[in-house]
Parts: sequence; C-alpha cells; structure tokens
Amino acid sequence: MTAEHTAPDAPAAAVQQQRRAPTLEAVAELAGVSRATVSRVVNDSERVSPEARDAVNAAIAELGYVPNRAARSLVTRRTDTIALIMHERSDTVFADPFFASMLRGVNHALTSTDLQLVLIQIQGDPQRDRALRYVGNGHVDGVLLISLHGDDELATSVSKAGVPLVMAGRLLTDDRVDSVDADNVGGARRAVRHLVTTGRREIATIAGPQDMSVGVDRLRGYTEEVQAAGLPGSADWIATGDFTEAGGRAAMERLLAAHPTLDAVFAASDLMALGALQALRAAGRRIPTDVAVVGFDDTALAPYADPPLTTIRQPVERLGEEMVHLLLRRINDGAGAGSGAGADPSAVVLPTELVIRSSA
Amino acid sequence: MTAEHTAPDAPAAAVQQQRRAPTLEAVAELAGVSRATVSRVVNDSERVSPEARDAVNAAIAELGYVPNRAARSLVTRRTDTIALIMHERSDTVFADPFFASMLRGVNHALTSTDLQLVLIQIQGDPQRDRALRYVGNGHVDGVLLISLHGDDELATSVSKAGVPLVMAGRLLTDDRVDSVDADNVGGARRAVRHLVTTGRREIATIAGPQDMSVGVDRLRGYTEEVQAAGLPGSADWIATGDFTEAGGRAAMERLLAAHPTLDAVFAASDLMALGALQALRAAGRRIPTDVAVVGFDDTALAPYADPPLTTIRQPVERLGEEMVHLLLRRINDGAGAGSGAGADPSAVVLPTELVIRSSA
DNA sequence: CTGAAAGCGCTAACAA
DNA sequence: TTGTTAGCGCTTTCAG
Repeated sequence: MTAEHTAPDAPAAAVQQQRRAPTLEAVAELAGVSRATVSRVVNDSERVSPEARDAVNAAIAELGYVPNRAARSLVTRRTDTIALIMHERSDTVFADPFFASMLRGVNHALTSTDLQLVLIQIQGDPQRDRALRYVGNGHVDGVLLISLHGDDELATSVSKAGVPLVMAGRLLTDDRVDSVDADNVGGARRAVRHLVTTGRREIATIAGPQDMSVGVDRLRGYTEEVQAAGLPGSADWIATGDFTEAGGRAAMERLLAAHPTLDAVFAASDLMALGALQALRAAGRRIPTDVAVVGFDDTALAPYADPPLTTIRQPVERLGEEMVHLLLRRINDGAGAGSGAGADPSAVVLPTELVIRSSA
Repeated sequence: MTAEHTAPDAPAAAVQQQRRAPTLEAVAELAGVSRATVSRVVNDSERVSPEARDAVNAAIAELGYVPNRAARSLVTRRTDTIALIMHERSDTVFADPFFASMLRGVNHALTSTDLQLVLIQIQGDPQRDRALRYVGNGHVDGVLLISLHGDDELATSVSKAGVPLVMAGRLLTDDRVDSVDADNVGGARRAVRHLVTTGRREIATIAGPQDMSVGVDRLRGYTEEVQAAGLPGSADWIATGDFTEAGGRAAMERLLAAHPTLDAVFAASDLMALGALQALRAAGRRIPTDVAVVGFDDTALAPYADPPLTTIRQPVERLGEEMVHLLLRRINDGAGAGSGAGADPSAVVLPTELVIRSSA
C-alpha cells in the first residue's frame, strides 16, 4: 500500500500510460488532510474548517484536479447525465429547426449545472429497446423526450422504469407525464382571429398529424375560433398534412379544389405554410391580397417565405430550457420519494405570440 | 462474503431502493460460473467454453442484465463516450441545417457501436475552459470538433491534452489535426465551370469568411477556375460575407455597384445565395436569365429559393459519419501508441456534386 | 478454459 | 470537524 506507484520491475511498460489524472488521494496528500475531507470540500457540503478548505482548494488548483465521474457515479448512483431522446420516424426530423432551437435551449439551461447531455436517436425497434435498457439501467438521471410523432409507448416505458421524464408536447393518451408545451390552442386561435379581424370570411386550415398533441391542439384552436366567429369550418375546410412542405402543398391543393373562393389559410406549421404558398402561387392566386396565410412557427423558416408570412411564434428555445428546469426539479424531488410514481404531473404551457409581417 | 445480500437487521430501509439493476455477480450466480467468466462473455473476447457462454447468455437474457458503465469505465479507463464540441460564437449556428445534418450522420455512425454522444456547446471562455478540463480529464474517449469559425485554439488544446480528435473542415494554421471535409475547392471550381460553360463571362463571387477553411477553399476554387477560363476575377469581383442571408444580400449589392453588367454569381453558401437572389430581385435583375446564381449547399435551404438555385451539393451527413469512423480508428490506434502525438494525420475529403435545377 | 483476488477513484456511514 | 473503513460493479492479472 505504501509502495511508490513506479513499479520497479516494469521499466518499459510505464512509457505508454498517459500521465494519469490526479486523484482525490493526491489532493489529500498535498493538502495534508484525508480523502474524506477533500471529498467534502469538492461536494461543498458539510462542515469543513476554513483552513482545511483553503488548503484543499489550493491543492486542487495546483494539481488541476477534476473528480472522476465514473468513480463518483459508481457510489452515488447518480450519473450527472441526462438523455435527450428523439424518436425519429421521418427522415426530416433532424433538419427541423424546431429541434435545433430546442436543443439550444436545453444546452443553455444545462450550462449552469454540471450535467452532461447525451443524445439518443431512435430509428427502429431494436434501437428503441436498446435506449430503453440504457435509460432503465441507471445510466442517466433523467430523460427529455422529443416525441415528434406522439408515440406514447416510449414515454410510458421510460416513466415506468422509474426514470424522471419530461416531454415536449402533451401525451394524447396519458396526462400523467410531465410536459412542456407551447400554447398551441391559444396560438391557433389568435392566428385565426387575426384573419377574421382583417376581414377574411372563408378561412381554411392545413392541420398537422392528428396523432400528435401539436396537430390536435392547433386544429382545435382553429375550430374553436372559427365557430366563435360564426364562420364555416366543417371537415372540408380542413386538410391534414404531415408537417412537411410537400404535405402543405398537397393540402392546399385539396382545399382550393373544395373551396375555390377561400380567402385565408391557417397552416399548422411554417413548413406547411410554405407549401401552401407554393400551391397558391401555382394556382395563380395572389398572396396576401387574394389569400392570407398565417403559419405556426415551428421552423424559423418564415423569413424564406415570399411574400412574408404572418406567424404565430412559439418560444422554442425557452421550451427547451423549461424542460430542463422541470426535469431537474423532478430529479431532486425523486431522490427522497418512496415509490416510482411521482407527485402530480405538471404541464408547463408557454405563451405564443402573433408576429405580423408587412406584406411587401 | 458468503452472506446473503438481504440484510436481516434493516427491514424498513429496503423499501425505498428502486430495485437495483442486476449485476455481474447476479448473472454469475444464476449461470453457475464466476464473475470473471461472465465478464469474458460480455466482452466477447477470450476463450470461453461454449457451455459456459450459453449459460451466461441465458442468465443475461433472463435477468435483463446491462453492464454498469461507471464501474466498467472506472477500471478500463475508457468511457465509451465521445463528445461533439461546437464553438458557438454566432447565435445562428444551431439553427444551421448543416449542423443538423452532420449530427444526423454522427448519430447514424454511432448506432453500430455502443458509444454515447455527449453534446458540448461552448459559448464563452469559462465554458471553453470547463469543456477543456472535462475532455482533458478522461471523461470522453474522443472529440469531434465543429469549429464553425476556424478557431484553432480549441483544437490544439484538445489534441495537446492527448485526446483523439477529429474536426470538420481543415485547420488553417495547423495541418496536424485529423479532419474530414467536403471537396470545397473542387466544388467551387465545378460551380464556376458550370457558369462558364453556360456562356457567362462576368462571374462574381460572394465569398465566406476568410478565417475558415470553407471560406478560403471555396474562394480559391472560384479564383482558380476563373483564371483558367481567362475571365476577370480580381479583388473587386469578390465580396466577402459571413455565411448569412444578410451577408449575402449586402455582398451582392456591393458587387452590383462595382459591376452592373455581371451575368453570374457563385455564392459560397446557400444562405448567401438566397441573400444574393433578394438583392438581385430588388435591383430588378431577372434570375436566372439575366444573372445566374450558383450556391454552395451548406444548408439544404435551396428548395426555398425562388427561382430554383443550382447548387454544389456536399454530402453533409456522410461528413458526420466519416468523422466518427476516423475518430474510432484513432481511438483504437491510440490505445497501443507510445506518446501523445499520433501517426500522420489524415484529411478525408468527400466529393461534392453539381445539382442543376431547372429554372421554372 | 476458469476462478480468486486485487483494485479503479470516490462517497458515506461511523468513530474519534 | 476530521479520519477510518467499507464497499459501488467491473476488469484483469495470476494461479489453477
């Protein structure tokens, strides 16, 4: 135990070891205290004498000590790591600026902690299982779920595994999962109200997938507002798409066929609004004089629309931040809780904002 | 050592522990072998008898055993984790589809391994140091660097710390870092050649930042090709921007002022091409009949350009994959290497492709 | 081919 | 307030 670390009988082998990082032990020795004391200082809890603390901090600085996460994790059973899981069914998810902005927010919220973010992308069943196993076996302290296709299984599996979970958007079938979402219903209502206010009377909508809360909520906002205004809004005023440009284009074409005289469209996403614009242009309709288009700002692509699109802006970045905040709260709560089921779930809803762009 | 794990004198405390994940020990017991044997099977190396192997695998399946990464990492000194570090100076980096596609490629390449990806975003000096310390202290096996602003410091610091590193794009000042890049020079040449071939004689370029290899290389491609064709290409045919739409717009305005009769533009990025299009339109020039624009496909935003843009497409996703492949090779090489400095660095260059879009 | 034993670096009771 | 003592779950010589 007291022998030097330089093994005398292995002169050649020593060369290849990359100067091992200083350990708690080394710090303790240099500071003239025990490992336990150093540990206390590092985890800045407990009562430690000022002198001891200073000595330890000095030693840490001198050695450039950084705690070994693996060792710590092994005993604390915390990993200081959270996973961002995304279920990517379509090929376009990653290219979606929505994802990028959210990630940005997540990262931003994480910088004040010393948690790490691991990215897990699920593309198929085997990967799903692998991720589930990974997450379920204590490899992460919590999970952020971006389920772009409103898939319930993953969420319930994760939370069933007793791992703190926060998801973006609401689960359609189970409201017992913590979630953070933009005010999609309110935003959609505001969009449609704007159209009504500017004198439009035949307002159609291009709705998103109805197996996702975003899709459902934005359609609901449309329906509610259109009814409130006493305007038509039956099924043939609604065309569903899949949040892509192509989907928006196709939906717009169907709507034009059904209602050649329509004078406004609320699209449940920017990408779809872009598609709608193209279809309208192809049909020889002038925008926005002839037909007004309002999109829901999923994608930050609005600037590329020509003419400029009026949009409902959702604070995507803050969405990511709020997810982290909520998750951290759950992780800390959970530490003391008894069984797996947490307290009553919170559903944070962030406000949206109407952005009117001057039509050139 | 032989005592049961059920402590007889702690009846109440047991309730709140979350059913601990099965350990190697449990598997060994069930399979009737020793921990060492299980370990050998799990790391499927070594010579193990078929019977033992089968018994162990059965036990693993039955228990749903997953190795504890922390414990493993503690002894192997490998973390099975690689970091993707991005130096985000501008606010737009994250929203850049280039990043998204690359990330996608990285993730894809990673699925065949059991490595995890941690995302580190650097926004300021303190974070830079923190990341450096994190990476330098063996918390990751390797680093992927997306240095969107050609910052050398970070790369040299990381590689000086002896951590395997692969970066996207070339380092301007130091060619001793492994890198993966698209064929920017060749792509730019092809773009310009295309313009020449279609009869354009006054070809300007909107170049990217000259402190990044992408910016430098694409400009170089332009210059080389324009010279080869005997066309003008002096400094006043070149306007530099910062890879944004606004930058492209401003650059285009300058070029128009200097050369009102120009009949083609090669923009070093899609976003800048988009800006150029706007400026040209504002100036009353018809596109592409009047002025032809070719962009370099950084962003996958080409479809949103109207009229359609001819572009040089770079395989961004494959870029991410190749980075991972190269990094893995380095990580495995490094295991046996002597001192820190690796073998001669490789600079993988991926081909680009000319995509001609029919102008509506 | 297999098992026993010794830690990896750290935290967490428990004593002092 | 501090030090001592056990391990956390795993890999890895070293014997058998």
